[in-house]
Amino acid sequence: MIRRLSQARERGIPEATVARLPLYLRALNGMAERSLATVSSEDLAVAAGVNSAKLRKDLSHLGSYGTRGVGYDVEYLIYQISRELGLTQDWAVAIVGVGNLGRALANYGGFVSRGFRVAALLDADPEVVGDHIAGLNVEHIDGLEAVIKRRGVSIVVLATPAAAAQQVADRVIAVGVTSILNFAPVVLTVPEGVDIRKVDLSIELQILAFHEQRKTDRMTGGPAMAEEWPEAVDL
Amino acid sequence: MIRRLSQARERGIPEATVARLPLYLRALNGMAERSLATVSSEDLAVAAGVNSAKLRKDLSHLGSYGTRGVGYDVEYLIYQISRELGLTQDWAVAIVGVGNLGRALANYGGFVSRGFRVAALLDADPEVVGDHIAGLNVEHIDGLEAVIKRRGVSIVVLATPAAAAQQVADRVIAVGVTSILNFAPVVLTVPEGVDIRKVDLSIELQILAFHEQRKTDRMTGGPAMAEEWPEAVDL
DNA sequence: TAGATTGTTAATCGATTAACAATC
DNA sequence: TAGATTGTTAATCGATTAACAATC
Repeated sequence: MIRRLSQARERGIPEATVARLPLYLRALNGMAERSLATVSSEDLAVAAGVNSAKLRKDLSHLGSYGTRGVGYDVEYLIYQISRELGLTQDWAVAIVGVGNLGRALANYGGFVSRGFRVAALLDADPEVVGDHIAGLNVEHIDGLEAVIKRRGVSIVVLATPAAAAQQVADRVIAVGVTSILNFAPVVLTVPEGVDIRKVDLSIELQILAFHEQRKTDRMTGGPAMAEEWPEAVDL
Repeated sequence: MIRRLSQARERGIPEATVARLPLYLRALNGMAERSLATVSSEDLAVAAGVNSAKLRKDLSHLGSYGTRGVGYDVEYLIYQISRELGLTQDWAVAIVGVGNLGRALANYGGFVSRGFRVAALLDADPEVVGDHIAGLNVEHIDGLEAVIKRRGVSIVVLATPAAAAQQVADRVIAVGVTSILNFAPVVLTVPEGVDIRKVDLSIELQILAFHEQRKTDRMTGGPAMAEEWPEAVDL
């Protein structure tokens, strides 16, 4: 039994599964608030917006935490998923770039709620340095390395202009940061072993536009032939 | 030839490919700015951060737009990808919820740059209604349906509190909106045919934390055994 | 023609899903 | 025991990748 658990741990959890664990966690927290003691894979799957076979498969990568015929203990599963995600410890986060987006992130409640603590806000603009946002003092980017080391920052959020992002990334990586959440619309070049996650608002919109266009096409019977490129060019 | 192009079009483009087209587009725009006339799949792949076989496979779903031995014409490929994504037309976007995040989105330059136009900002808070943000007047949420119809809004961005998101979604769907970009940390329930994309800051952080923990574990030789759940429970 | 590079094939890999034996 | 529900199997599906024939 221990053997199987350890194997699952060692083999690693599929990326697709990792990306869904936070969804399950959120759904479970909602259930805990409503004082539900146990939940079936079917109910939890509906709450998280996935199919129940996938949910059970995902959870099976963590271990056998359910009871056949009964379901999953809500609190226990919350604990196991939290632990797997590393949320039972406290992560110090620095937000670099305190423009509109940086401010929004600093004030975002969901950050603090689950193991994350905004430990620093940094900006290059003297106009912004010294502002108080979400109970924090905005510091000058010159102190970036010192702040990261002194406060044990392990995750950096980049909310800088595109032009500054790579340079800031290089600096934080140089002092040992290996986890970056990038909001700047650039492809960052980083050494192996550094994890980058990217949130790109304009890309999300473009993907929506693609599907929206498809729907419109379908209603009007496809794109007009005049819009097609001349055949010779396609050849 | 036309046959093959049409088939590719009709069969649909894989979701994974659609999600990468905006990356290629951004890389190509950078090259156009630097006045590059043609680009090889290898160079474009590097700029977009993918492998070149994947890039060629992705582009092959759109048609045969390259020249063997030469590469791709930058401007021509920009045009083809833009058209495929539906960016050659203008999309009116409404942002609902003008808190920190809504403001950040309204001011986000990348929105406007590529075929998207913020056509309305709406909020429920009388304190916020009437504010001028990014050249727009914040309107009261009561006028939501009228604004959407009158201005031809086809994409709605939800930046409301979690508690309000479903209700706003229901209202915009009722007046025909089928594309929603959701920043609120809730799973929305929507009818078939409505496309939801979700951006969740806290989930991105949790995924980073998972990997960060793994790295730390590796350095310390795995999680301490004391942290494991008692064996009987695992059984 | 020789060199370069695409577009496609086919192998591989990973994710999803339905179905059901195990078992509470 | 009968009913419920997990955890796992195996089939299927879709995405990735290396390799290379086609062809500029």
